[in-house]
Amino acid sequence: MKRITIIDIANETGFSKSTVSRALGDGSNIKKSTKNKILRAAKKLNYYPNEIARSLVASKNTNFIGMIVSDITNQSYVELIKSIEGHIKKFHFNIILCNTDYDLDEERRYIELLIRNRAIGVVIAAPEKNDKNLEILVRENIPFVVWGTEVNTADVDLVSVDNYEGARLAMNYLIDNGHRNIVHFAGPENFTVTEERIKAYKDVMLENGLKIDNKNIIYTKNTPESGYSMAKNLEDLKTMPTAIFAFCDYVALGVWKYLIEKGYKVPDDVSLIGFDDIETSGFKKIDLTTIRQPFKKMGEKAAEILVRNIKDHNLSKIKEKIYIKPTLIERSTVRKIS
Amino acid sequence: MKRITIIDIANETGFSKSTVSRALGDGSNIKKSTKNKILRAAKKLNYYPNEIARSLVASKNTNFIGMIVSDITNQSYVELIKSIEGHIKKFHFNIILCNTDYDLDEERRYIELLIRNRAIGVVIAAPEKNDKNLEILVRENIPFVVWGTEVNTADVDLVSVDNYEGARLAMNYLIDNGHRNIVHFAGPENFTVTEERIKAYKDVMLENGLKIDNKNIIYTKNTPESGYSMAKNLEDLKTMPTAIFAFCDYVALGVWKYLIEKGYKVPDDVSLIGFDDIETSGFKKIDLTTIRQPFKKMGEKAAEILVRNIKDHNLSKIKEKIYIKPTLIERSTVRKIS
DNA sequence: TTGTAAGCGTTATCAC
DNA sequence: GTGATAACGCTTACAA
Repeated sequence: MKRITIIDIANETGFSKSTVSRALGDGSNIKKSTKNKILRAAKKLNYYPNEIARSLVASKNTNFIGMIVSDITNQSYVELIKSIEGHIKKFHFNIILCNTDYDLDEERRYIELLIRNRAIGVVIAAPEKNDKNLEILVRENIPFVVWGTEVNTADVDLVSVDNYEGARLAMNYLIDNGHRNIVHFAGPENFTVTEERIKAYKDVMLENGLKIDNKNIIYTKNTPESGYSMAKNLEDLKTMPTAIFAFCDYVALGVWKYLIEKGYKVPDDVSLIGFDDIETSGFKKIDLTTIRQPFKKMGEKAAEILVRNIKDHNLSKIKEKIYIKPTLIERSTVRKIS
Repeated sequence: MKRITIIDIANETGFSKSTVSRALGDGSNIKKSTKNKILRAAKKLNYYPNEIARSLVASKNTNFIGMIVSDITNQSYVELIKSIEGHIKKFHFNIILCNTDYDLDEERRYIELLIRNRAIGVVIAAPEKNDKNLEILVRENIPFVVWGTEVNTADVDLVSVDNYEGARLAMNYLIDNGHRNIVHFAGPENFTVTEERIKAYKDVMLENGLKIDNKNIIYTKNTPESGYSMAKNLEDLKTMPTAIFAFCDYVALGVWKYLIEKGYKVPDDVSLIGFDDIETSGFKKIDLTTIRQPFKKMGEKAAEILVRNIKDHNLSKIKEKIYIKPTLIERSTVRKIS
């Protein structure tokens, strides 16, 4: 499909394309009436400036900011993204979403993609300690900021919570509440943030004259599923801990599920403290009976139709309506009235 | 900063830029050895093709797909995005994230932005029933797919769960479990999905000889906060319902919080059923004691540094390290051992 | 198999 | 104030 260009506006108004460009741009050195005529014509023709072409001039970059996150289903990242999106919007920057699922190859591919598309900057949320991909950003001189955890591979701008202090807060709180037998469900290995929180765990233990048993440090992959499955290791311990310090709320969710299923009461049998305060942490426990929407399937379907429309160049004029069957998931929020 | 172009590779290898282009592209009509030489040079020079320039040739579009969502903190959308991202990746498409916060002006701005950046397609998740912005997409002939709810303003490709059927499932389940006094916390007005679920609520009520009181249909803004605050209306009812059918899990979360705070037991006093089955619904939700990370503040800070680096063109060579103070949020998962 | 040249939609630099 | 013209980095006929 042919789009309206400044040449169309030039033809329509009788001015040259340079004049049109000036009128549409900053508007310096141009007669007021000329500018108005051109703007009117642009509106009439439904003109949308081609930002791609604009970016090409003088080797400018685009207005895209790459937002690289390890796991977009982790609510922490979502809250971060939302905040960043709200802020950069003011500068007419936009976000290209790059979800890596903790896969370094995927991360590299995304970084290369961002470079190829001349992204103007990158935010990378929680890279691994020895992430070599950052060297690409440095070499190519792309402005970027790291969030969440320090790295070894480059000198970077970093925004993070004070992980060591936070973990100390958690541990001291447990100690202050009388706990002595404490297990730490740690984050993934190869992350500075994981190490910092482990260090705080160890330091606080030692400061209180408690012994450190490495079995009491259980690594996770930073998902509820991983927290849940790694919680099985609790059974191998000589005694059940009275308290657990989880790497983050997301992991805590999985650990919690395991404990409940095994009949432990929280906090009566085992105490639990998290990290992050994702929005839903504040809600009281709920094991919600609900109607399931198969989001994955629907996402695939939507993507499939879109891709086909793009490839077919809108050949199929009959619009599709796909209604996926919902299912009922029976949990514990509905009482049976006999 | 000057980037490597095909001309640099041409100079390096002695071939013309068209030959370089051919070698880098599909590779038709080119001597094997030539191609290899060029590819080696490209690698040596750290060449990244300029996709922006590529897109400009022959008025092609970019590989960007606009993903417009009403509320990125709603986990349903996140799961949808993730699924779509995983799928379109195979076609070398990427996502430009557009979060509208249910603001139609914002949505229009995003759609215009996508057109200006020559996005190749758009997925729009849950538009309003009378969303005029869709007409822009139709007029400009941008391939797009609607997710979640039917619209009046255009004939569209639609992927959605069967909302009426799903709501019927929920209502019939409540009825089958003996409930007669049922309140519906509905979605936002002006959405077909809201209407469809309300219709199911009414139909099932009537089919079972139950009266419909419009006070028993309480509209929300589709957030936990809104569910929580609208739940106050329960107090105005003559009797407390024995069951609540919530528009979705996200809303149910807020309603639940209200009930618990007011001393109602779920499901003993009031039953609750949601819609969606977002991933965390299956977990016993916690009232987790945790360490708070101020994500909003950190996002702003990260964005601020990045924007400054972009504007300053990397003038500030001293890297910043910002560590935000965490705070402890005391809830109910830690037992005090006396 | 390779090179030349035109063109994609802009902006920027000159003249006039 | 305005209009040619070059340039941005690439692809693609068309020639050679």
